[in-house]
Amino acid sequence: MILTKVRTRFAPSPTGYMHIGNLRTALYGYLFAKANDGTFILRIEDTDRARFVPDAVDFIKRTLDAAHIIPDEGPDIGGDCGPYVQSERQEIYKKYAEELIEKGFAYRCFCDTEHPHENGEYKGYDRHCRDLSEEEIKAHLDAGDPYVIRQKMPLTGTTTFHDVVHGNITINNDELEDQVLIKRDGMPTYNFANVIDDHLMSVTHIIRGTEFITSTPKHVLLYESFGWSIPTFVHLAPVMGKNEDGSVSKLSKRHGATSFSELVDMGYLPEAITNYVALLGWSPKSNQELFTMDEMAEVFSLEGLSKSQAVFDYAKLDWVNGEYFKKMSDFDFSKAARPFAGELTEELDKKWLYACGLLRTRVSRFSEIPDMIHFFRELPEYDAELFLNKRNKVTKEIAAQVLEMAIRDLEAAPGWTPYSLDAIMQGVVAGTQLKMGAVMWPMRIALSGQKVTPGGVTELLYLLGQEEAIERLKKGLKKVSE
RNA sequence: GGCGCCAUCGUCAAGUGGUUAAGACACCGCCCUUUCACGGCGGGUUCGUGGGUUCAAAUCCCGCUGGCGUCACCA
Repeated sequence: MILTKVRTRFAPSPTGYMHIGNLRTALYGYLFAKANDGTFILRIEDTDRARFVPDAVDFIKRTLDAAHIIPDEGPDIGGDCGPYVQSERQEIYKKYAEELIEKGFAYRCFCDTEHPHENGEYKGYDRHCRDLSEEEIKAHLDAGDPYVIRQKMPLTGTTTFHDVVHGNITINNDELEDQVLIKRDGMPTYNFANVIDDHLMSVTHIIRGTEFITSTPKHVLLYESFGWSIPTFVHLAPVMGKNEDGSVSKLSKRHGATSFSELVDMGYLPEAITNYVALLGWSPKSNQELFTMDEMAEVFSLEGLSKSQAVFDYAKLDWVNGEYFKKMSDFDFSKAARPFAGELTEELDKKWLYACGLLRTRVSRFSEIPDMIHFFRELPEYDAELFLNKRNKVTKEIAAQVLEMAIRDLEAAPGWTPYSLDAIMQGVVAGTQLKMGAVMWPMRIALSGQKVTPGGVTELLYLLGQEEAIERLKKGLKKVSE
């Protein structure tokens, strides 16, 4: 048995951002390689000079890095199959295209850039130059006429290839156009360059989106023309977005974020994003859903890939992210959360680590934090009716009683720690003879102006600080006494 | 439009001829509770449709419908 080492590649074009679908493609390529002790290659497909975006390559690398998808070979990393940027491989493609011409599988086309149109409809290239005579070709060449190189497609028959997720796929050859291999500017087209590179880089498994299924027969024909072995194809179903009306369509801006970095900006953890994205279109054999990258690399297999499109679901991402928060230390959380928190009160800034202990389990993404802690900075306007609580049997009279006693005890507080504050509050409960809930409810309202807060009353007192806390309680007492 | 791919709860999905059709998220209800959260328990006409094949179909075949993709000197 011949053991060939698995080699996969991620081959993005440098457009300046990383679509979530692309990220997933990269992730699967990486995971599959790692799961098989293989090699993961990053290759930049920048053969379209018109679409050149400065710094895009750098951006791709930073994104992969942030997502912990680390290539073994690629630009700046090196490897035996470089260069890994297609624009630097121009001569290679040229050479192979010439080889194809010699073998009779390709030809020079001197036709105008403008497509021949019939009634305004483009009917495809008319193969005008497919059978030019030697003399005609020589004449054009001597005249220095620019040309492209086209693939000479079989006119009849069918081409079949095997896809790991879809099985055999067959297409009629007469569907195939004599596609351009080398453009007028000397650059190869995607359809040519990827075949040359995948072969030269010994890629064993081509993992890419379904949008390439229909062009795969052209690639297969190319492999056959060269006499090269055909790699294994793995075409991934797309990631969709949900529209307002319930329909789905390709994930785009109107669905929210479309790229990895936008998700990060929204306050999701890179690890959580990759974890969630991995589950969109792949399922492990077990019921496990939370995975570290290493765990995924261990269990990833192609059989788990699904054939049908998956809809990106923020609710589930929120859950995954929340689970990651729960596993984080308060310290790590506090550091990562700080940039999202906005301006803090002096007290809150000093006690940020403590506050994060409360926030960490109550938030599913960092960007929820500002709203959640806004009341620390500014007591919201609230209605005295808020003090009323049926379940805890809180009336305005009870609220006033509680607040009064709490203010008195808190003003006399010798210290201001969660521990001492808890003792004081227990004292208030005992002193008023009320149930815990009846005491805490009006306290929370007065301290925060809201029914829902991160943490309990003791925590709020502590985070507000003595001066501010007492001021708010007095304000509440006044309000409830009117 | 031609060609190709796809079709299991709202969403992600398991499932490969015989299952009470898993599990997760979300949702609803209840319990617990110092609100929220956490936790616990419980709930839901789910196999697009019409035909076959078979003793038996979510699973196999065909048509239909719907979604997606592709038909560039883009990738």
